[in-house]
Amino acid sequence: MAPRTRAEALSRDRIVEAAIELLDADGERGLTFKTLTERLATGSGAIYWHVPNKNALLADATASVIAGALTVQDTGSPRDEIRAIALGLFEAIDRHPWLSAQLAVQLSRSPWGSATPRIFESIGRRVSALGVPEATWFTATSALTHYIFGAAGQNAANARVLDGGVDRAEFLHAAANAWEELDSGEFPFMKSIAGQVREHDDREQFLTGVDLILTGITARSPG
Amino acid sequence: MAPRTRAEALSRDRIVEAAIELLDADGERGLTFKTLTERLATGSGAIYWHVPNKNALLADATASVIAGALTVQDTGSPRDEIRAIALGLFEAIDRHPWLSAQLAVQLSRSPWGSATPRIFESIGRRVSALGVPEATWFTATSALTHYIFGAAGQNAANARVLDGGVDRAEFLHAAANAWEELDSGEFPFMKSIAGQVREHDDREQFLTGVDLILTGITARSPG
DNA sequence: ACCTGAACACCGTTCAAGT
DNA sequence: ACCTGAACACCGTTCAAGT
Repeated sequence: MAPRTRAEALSRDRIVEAAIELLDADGERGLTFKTLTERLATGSGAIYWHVPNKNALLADATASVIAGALTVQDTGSPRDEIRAIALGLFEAIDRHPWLSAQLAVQLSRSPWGSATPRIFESIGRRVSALGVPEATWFTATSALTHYIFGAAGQNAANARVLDGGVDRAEFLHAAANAWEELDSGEFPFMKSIAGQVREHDDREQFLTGVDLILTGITARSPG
Repeated sequence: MAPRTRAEALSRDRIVEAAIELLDADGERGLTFKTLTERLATGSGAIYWHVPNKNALLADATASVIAGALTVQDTGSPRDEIRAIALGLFEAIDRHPWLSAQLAVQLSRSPWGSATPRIFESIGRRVSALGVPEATWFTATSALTHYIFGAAGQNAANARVLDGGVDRAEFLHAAANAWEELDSGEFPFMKSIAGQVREHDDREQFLTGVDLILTGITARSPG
């Protein structure tokens, strides 16, 4: 995390880029005006000349990463494209775990701010191409979008634990064992699925969920 | 927001209760040690005697509200009970909009902390009673859980805008109009669903989504 | 127009001192 | 055992002054 020389002039883009690097390295607490000015070799006032405040910077960082994840090849199969977008977002959140909390916070601040409509648009366009009734488009797109963020967030949270040098198989075993030892009166379900957790593949499991929702969407009027 | 007289002794429960009231009134920025000590007519050190830090306090507040929302009557129909739990969580987030961001933040801090397993257990138990293959339980429960939080969060975010004295019908009209005026090259889908948004009922729309996922879950092996 | 960096208000946490 | 409140370290934001 060595501070860079200030070769080029400061710009909104360079600031956002530096912010993303700091967020990736240390999560949300890694991004402060102190760490940011050190990395950019400048003063806090210089940042404020290009960016109105920290929330706007976080919003920009989020939008920048999401935009990168939403670009998908046209394959002619809306179902495949939805799976590709879902996997792209899943991997973006995997690489930038701070994204999932940020998306939630930003949603609560401005419901239809920059990130949400783009994601809705990208997925919704393919949903509408599935050939299901128009009345179901909004609900279907919501279900897919929320599942993607929720599942990806859960996965990113798990992945963080593994960052601490913990071995993956070891972690899953430990989690499964812990679940199996839960009180059977209070947590019978958690106990029963402990075995499944032990050796599942995150991406495969995630895509199975996407398929489950796609099945629900097309169950009554196949496209 | 008048400070209370300190009639009874301080306790973790009273502190959590006060925290929830402050969060409900002004969101996350409404809860600081200053507002909390004022309301409880005490000093910051007194709080720290009962609670280790602010994060733990937020976790307790979240767990307390979630626990209240998860109690559901046994009806004998797992499908109905899942709908009831979903609606209960939806309404809890509606009443306490800070919940959705909190759940995301806490998930990223400790993946299987107090709130998540209880919700998983409560929904998962009913999913397993649907009569679908055991291999699908975990994915199905994930899909439901994530949809519930995502949709409820979106709704709570919308509701906040309405708190500013804005009329609901007016807001939906404004949103729909804004979407209809989006660039048709960039946002054709958002434009196409603008009409649906204008007069939908939030709860009904939400439950339709739950049904969609339940359909996906049971599509291949009906229970 | 763009940048510096000291100053300000605010916040979570600690701790020596009290009862 | 439980509480007080001053002190500390840190953080986002502002702004007069510089180039």
